[in-house]
Amino acid sequence: MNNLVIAETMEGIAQLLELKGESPFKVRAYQRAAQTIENLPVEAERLMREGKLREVPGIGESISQKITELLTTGKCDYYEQLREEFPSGITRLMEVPGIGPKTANRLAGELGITTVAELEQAVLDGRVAKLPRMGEKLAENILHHVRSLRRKDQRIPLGQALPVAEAIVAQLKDNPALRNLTPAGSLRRRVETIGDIDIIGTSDNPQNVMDQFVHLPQVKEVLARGPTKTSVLVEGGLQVDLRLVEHEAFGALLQHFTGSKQHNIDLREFALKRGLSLSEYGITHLREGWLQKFTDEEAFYAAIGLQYIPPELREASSELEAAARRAIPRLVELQNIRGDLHTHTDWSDGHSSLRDMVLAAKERGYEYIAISDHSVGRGVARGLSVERLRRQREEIDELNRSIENIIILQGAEVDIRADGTLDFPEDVLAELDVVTASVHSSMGQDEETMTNRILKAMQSPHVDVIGHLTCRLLGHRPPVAVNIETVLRAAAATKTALEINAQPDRLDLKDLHIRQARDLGVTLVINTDAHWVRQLDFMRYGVAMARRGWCDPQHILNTRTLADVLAFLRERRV
DNA sequence: ATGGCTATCCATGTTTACCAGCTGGTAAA
Repeated sequence: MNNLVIAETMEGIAQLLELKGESPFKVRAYQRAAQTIENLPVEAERLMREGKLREVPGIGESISQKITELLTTGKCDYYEQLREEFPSGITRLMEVPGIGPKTANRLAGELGITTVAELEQAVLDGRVAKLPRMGEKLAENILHHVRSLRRKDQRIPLGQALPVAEAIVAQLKDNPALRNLTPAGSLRRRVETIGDIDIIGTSDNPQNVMDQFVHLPQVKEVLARGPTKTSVLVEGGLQVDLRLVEHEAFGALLQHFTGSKQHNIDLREFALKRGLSLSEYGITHLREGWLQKFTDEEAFYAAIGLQYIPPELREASSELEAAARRAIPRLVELQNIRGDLHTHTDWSDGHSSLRDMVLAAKERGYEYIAISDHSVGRGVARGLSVERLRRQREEIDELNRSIENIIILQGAEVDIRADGTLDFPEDVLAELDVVTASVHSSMGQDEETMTNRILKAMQSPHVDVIGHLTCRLLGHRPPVAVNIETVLRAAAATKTALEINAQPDRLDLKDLHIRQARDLGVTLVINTDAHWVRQLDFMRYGVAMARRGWCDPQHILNTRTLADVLAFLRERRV
């Protein structure tokens, strides 16, 4: 059982305890445990075998027992019993923004509502607004959120799917019967959310590989089994398809199953005009009537007379035309990244120490890292007072003296308050090396108010970057209403950088907006917003989005040297 | 529930926004 499943169970327990009205500290203990496990650098299963579970901070006697039970029996009695105490589905109500445990309990108890559909009906009937201490405004709010949740993407975030696919590939790769093996489909194109995972490969003995595949420990159910295609469900309900073909056809097959569908349609049309018919088996030269096979994709595109198109660009958005002109950009790569300009520490709501974050950044080969803890108004995140901010500067100065080969910048993630003012005074912001300003509250504002709010923040000479512009959380919260183009134009004019937030549930800006920003000459910066040492590795997802937005290294601020980054920041502050 | 400690005990995250009803509860992440 992987850590994510354990974390979800702990989170489930926390929710039910909250509903039950248990001590908030007990609830927090389970929430903390859930977060810790999700961010553990090793499998909890291994820690259990080595008897080291209890050494993890936040995991004590009771929780370690429950984890052990989960790992050995696949179930947790305590959780099951808690679930029986409440109508099933009540925790789904709590997933609607604005509904917490108190409201969920009242809706269930006083109106008998246990599903989101029933909730919507009750709002429409006016039954919700009639409850004491509820009203029209709250009911309307609930309806709004219910409807946007229904529209929500049921797909899995890239950041969850990619590790699953990579783990499977890693486990199968040693099989001597295999020659190639790689994820294809939307995963290979690095689409922000994934439907199911397609892995394709070539083998001289497919039966043997399929046999190993269906017996992988994370496989929960075999849906279909054949020599060329096998489908399974893995932990977390994700479907994984494995296709195997003969080696000579790999290039065409990989191209075909990478998509996108529209890219392939366009490509086939393009090729037909040149007397070529494309298929997953290869390219048929229509005049001579022979099938050309390909062991790799580069040759496939070359045979059509096109420059190679990286998977991230295969979205039918002018890539064919660019490839024909040999004008595909040299896309930014992870190796181009020289630093991270948005990270948190345990000074605010991060979980790793400042020192550990710096050392981890150094391990990743970075030249610089900016520590950007929350500003004072972000109470839930233990935002820094001006006084604590200055004490943090002392620690940073000290670490800059004692740690070599990396420069630590002091930043802050300063709240853009509801009226567009900033949560630190300008003279305090002036002391910082880099300031990221973000919206964290009043996300329901109308488009004009929200746009003006952000424009106002950009007017400050000390705001260098706007963080996670739309505040979306994939599958949980829709983007705020904001006029993207207006913001992009203002960013270009004020030389404010826009963040590509690499947290897998944010990926904000999204690909289309990144490309728009790039075309308008906006400087972009890829940040992890890491709250744990390990989340520094989210950088790859941000890089993937930048690639999907057609960015080459020069569009991205943190591919530049420290001197150039500082020059950019100084220019902003004149 | 955890973890530190004068321990069969005690402390544990704080500020803002919103809304229903005019001061306080609820949620945020």
